[in-house]
Parts: sequence; C-alpha cells; structure tokens
Amino acid sequence: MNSIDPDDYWTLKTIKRIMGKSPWVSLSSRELGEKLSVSQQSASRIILKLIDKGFLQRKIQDRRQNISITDAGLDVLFSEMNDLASVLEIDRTLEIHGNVISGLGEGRYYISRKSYIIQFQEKLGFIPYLGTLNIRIDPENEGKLRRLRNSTGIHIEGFVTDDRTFGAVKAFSGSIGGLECAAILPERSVYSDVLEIISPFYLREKLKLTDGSRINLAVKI
Amino acid sequence: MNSIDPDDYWTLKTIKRIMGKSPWVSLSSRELGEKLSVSQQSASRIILKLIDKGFLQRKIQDRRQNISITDAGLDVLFSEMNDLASVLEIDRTLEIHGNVISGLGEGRYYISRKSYIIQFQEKLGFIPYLGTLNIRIDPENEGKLRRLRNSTGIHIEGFVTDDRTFGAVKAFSGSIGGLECAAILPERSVYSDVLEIISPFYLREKLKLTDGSRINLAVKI
DNA sequence: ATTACTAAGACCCGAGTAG
DNA sequence: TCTACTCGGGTCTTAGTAA
Repeated sequence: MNSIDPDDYWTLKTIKRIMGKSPWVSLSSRELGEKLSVSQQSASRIILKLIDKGFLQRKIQDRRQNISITDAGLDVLFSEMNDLASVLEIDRTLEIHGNVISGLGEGRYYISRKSYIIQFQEKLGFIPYLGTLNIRIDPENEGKLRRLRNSTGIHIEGFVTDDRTFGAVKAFSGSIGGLECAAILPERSVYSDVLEIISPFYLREKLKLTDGSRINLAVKI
Repeated sequence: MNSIDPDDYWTLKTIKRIMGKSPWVSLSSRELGEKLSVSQQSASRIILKLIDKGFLQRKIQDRRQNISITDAGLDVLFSEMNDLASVLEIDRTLEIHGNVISGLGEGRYYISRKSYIIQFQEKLGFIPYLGTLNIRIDPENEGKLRRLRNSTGIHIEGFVTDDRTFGAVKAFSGSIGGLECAAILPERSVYSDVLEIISPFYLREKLKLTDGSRINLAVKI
C-alpha cells in the first residue's frame, strides 16, 4: 500500500519546488526535463505516468500545459517527509494550532460504539468522554495536518454491525493544555481541515472552551 | 555541488532504516536486495558504488560484510530532509539544546577580522560582540545539528590575507534567551558537536552564563 | 511554440558462475 | 554460504518527427 516509487517522489518534489504556493503552474515538458536532467520526451512520458497514477492534474490550452499536484500527489511528499523524519529519528511531535468549532454530534455517536471504546481503552489507555472536540486547523498548519494524515498512528480496527460499517481509524496520542487526549482520523485519507479530538476529560468544561477558542494541540507521530 | 542522486538517497535511507542507531550493521547484498526490490547482484553493485562515492564504509570478515554510513552519507539524508522541508515549507526553526563550554579564544580572533565583521553587519544586521559563545550540543540533538550543517544559511565570503586564508562560513539567525544571535559554521562541513554563537550582546554577562550552563538555542534554517 | 508517437540504441538488470 | 564478475536480454531513454 504505502510504497512510494522513488522516481515519482523525485519528480513531484521538483514540480512542487517550481510551484511554490500556487495551485497551478504553467510547465512545459522541456522545462521539467531540464530540472530533472532528462529529455523533453522523457519528461512528457513522466508527466503522463503521474497523471495516470492520479498524482498530477493537467489543463492544456493552446498546446501549453498547466499542471497541478493532486492531494494524492501531496500525500506522496508528506509520506516521504514522515518516513525520512522517522528514519532519522527527528521531529516526533507536531504542534498544531486551530479553533474550536461545534460538531454535528456525529463524532459522539461514532466513538460511543463499544468496539471503538474497547480499543481506545486498550491502545490509548483511557476511556474517552463521550463526545469529540472539533478543531478547525489554521491554514498555515495545513502542512502539519498533511503530515498527520500520512502518518500511520495507532491502528483502531473497524467493524460491521447489522445496519452499517464502521471504518478503521487511526489515533495519535497528544495533549491540549496539559490534558491527555488523542486525535482521531479515518484511516482512509479524508482531506478536511477539521480534526476530531477525544480525551478522558470533558475538554470544553475543563479548559473553559467555547466555539472559536484558540487551541494548541501537541501530537506524537 | 549539492545535487543528490535519487538512487543514492533511496538506498542510504533504506540502509539507515535497517541500522537504526547502531554504527555498523551486518548486511548481505541479498538482504539489501530484498529491501530495495532488486537482485543480489544489483545490490552488490549499488554498495560498491556508494563506497566509491564515500557514502558507505565496509569491513568484510569471513565473506560477510559489515556496513556503516559515513558522515558524507548521513549528509545526503539530512540534506534531503532539509530540501523536502523547505519545499513543503514546514519546519523552519530548530530548537537546539546544549551546554556552554569555554573556547580557546580562537573564535574571537576569527570573527574580529574586518572582512567578516562588515559582512555580519550587512547580512545579519548587527556587529557582533568580539567573542564567540561555544556550545556543546546534547547528543540527542545530533540530528538537528546535522540538519543545520546541511542547510545553506547566510553566506559569508572568505578572504585571503598576506599570512593565511580565511574560509567562507555560513550564518543562521537565531536567539538565545530572547536575545538576538547567530550560529556560525564553516561552509565546508566539519563534524564537531560544538557550535559557535555570535551576538550583538556579551551573552555570558547578559544571561549570567558560566561553563556548563544550559542553553536553548532557536535558529532559522 | 507546444505535446507525444515511433524506432533504435544505450544502459541497466539479473542469471550464471567463479573465487 | 558469501561477494562480485561477465554477458545476454530486456527496459528505458532519446533523436526524429508529426500534429
């Protein structure tokens, strides 16, 4: 599943460097070829391969192509970042900032399922307060959020009931305002800027949080 | 100069993952081949290439090889880490911890050279107190120090006098205890665990530091 | 200008095998 | 077993070129 092709990684990094923050960039196959030290023809083939794999998107106007990296493509880069940081044993903690927002009460329903609760107790060491704290992550912390999504985390098995399927999720131990907690994400990447937090404590009360409150979350990856 | 071969990077990362913290590892070409999804023959060729480039060292005993990654090899990994972090625009600040040690007074001599001073003023925005604060970096922060060494930093030109040559150095803006400072490293990698700090302030006095004092340095890379 | 197909050749990989 | 050489075959790159 999570095996990256070094060539894909290298090309995506090169394209990302050219793009900077802009979502689209006008990039000819000749230009890319120069950056990668390959011919225009090879660069063209490489681009087609990456589009085929879903890592790039393209618009062609007047025989000139505009290129964008997809979320899946960015996942390649952030996974590699995580992998390298883990191999070099640096950067084990992310500090993520955001604001409290009100959820739809859905989180509470999910995490109350007995199968999840049992695993939280076993793998995180606490039984969560029956509700989630939803945090909208600052746009500047998008990169950290992407690293989190591309980290393995603590695996929480999914399960099936008569009615429906509850997917596997992954948890990351952390803390907010000195209180133990965990960030919960679906194991299948969902590109949202909202993070759901569980904790043995009712964080809204303990930390006197209301919608809009600033939050500093520290998580171990 | 600083162009990494993606294959070298990939292999070194794989070997580093196998090694963990141990300086040497017994690793047959067959085993490496499996990890890299190539044949024993190719793995053997790859190892020879990396030894030739100075990224690996090897001892052969009883037809079995023990492998170690050289400092130059680790530089490849930490450079890539820096490059990727810079492309993804994350991780611009390193927090490095260590202890004050007494220098040999050499630092004072170096940074007092007029050519250096002029450049410090121009590029860092301050004229340093005429002495350096030497910090022995905690072994746990070795990784961060390696990242620093493999960052470009602010280029300070070298120069030649009648007597001798003063090499190019690189500077990193930062702060200690809220006071502005900069870390100074030779541009040519020197693998020491001591970092030299300059500052517009006499840090020893301002922060009441003595040999052995704990220091938290924050630097921008 | 572009992109990208085709064809030919360079280069790389691994089977066989020696030491 | 191990490492690592040779060499044949297959893959991948690029030159030429069309659209």
